[in-house]
Amino acid sequence: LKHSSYPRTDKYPFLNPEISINSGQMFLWEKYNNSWYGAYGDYILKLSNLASTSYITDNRLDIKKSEENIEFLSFPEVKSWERHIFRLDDDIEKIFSSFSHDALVSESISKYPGLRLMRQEPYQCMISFVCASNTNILMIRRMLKNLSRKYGSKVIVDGREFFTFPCADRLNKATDPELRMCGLGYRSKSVKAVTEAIVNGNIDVKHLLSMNYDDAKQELLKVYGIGNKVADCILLFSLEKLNAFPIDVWIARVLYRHYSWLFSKYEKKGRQRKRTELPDAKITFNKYRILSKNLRNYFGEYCGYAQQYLFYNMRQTAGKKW
DNA sequence: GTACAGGCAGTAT
DNA sequence: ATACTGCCTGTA
Repeated sequence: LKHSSYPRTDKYPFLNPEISINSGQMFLWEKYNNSWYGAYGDYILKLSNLASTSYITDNRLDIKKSEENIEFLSFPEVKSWERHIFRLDDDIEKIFSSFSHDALVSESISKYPGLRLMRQEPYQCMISFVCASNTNILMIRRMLKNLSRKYGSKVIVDGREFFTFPCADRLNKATDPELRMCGLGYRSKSVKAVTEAIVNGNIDVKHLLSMNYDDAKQELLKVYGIGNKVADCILLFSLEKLNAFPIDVWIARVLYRHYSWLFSKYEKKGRQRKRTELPDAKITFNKYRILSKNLRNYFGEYCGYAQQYLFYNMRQTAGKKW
């Protein structure tokens, strides 16, 4: 394990790795002895020296100062991986200021300084969110860990066993019963469809990266097992589509409560409805399309970041455990 | 026992 | 276009 780099405080303002990792979509990261370890495709990444720092504070200067103690390591060695993984190349101040018209997101930004979107390895991201359908985080972690253990490569880091995320080729050779043995249940069919699409070239990451949000989404939706929500997660977390806004049942409730006017076709900010906990109905395919469009209009080109903050804030206030 | 969990596809109206 | 249904699996 080698040092990749040490962050320079002035260049990377407002990064809190721990909050970002805990934001709910980094399924394969684990904490041991004040270090975080995570699989990114073939790489095992490690963050350390978190013990001496305290991130939870309202004082931004304190946060900046604490970053000097973070160490970013990896196997194999990658230089400055934190810049890529934590999206430090984004103009975060510009992104924040693009939400200044929205009270709830602005409030969440100041409440959770250092929370960032994290880039995921595209192929790993696709498998992860296909497995995430209709289940909970614990189960998702279990499925992905089983897949990694069975089909990934073992790597010993700090005397502990880690597994890389298996490549599409290897996963595609697994039989349906084998995948089910990993706890995937009926999702095995979807995982197979994704690996098959990758292997035969129907899904091409480079191509998807070069497309705009709408076109890339259309491509993903062709694959069995990838619907609206899963597609948006893949687009936001791994395909550079910051205008993707994944809508699951939880975020839908928050939206219904605080942004109910965005549910209607004509996006008029009329009188707000009485506060209701649940949306009046499930988000159907077409409702998702309309709401999604309105969200992009309202929050703008970086609305995926707005989702991240709304989501994190929701989980915190709901007191959910990860 | 049985309801439910961070969706999706297939079918019927 | 929308409504309804089944689906693996584990936990409360």
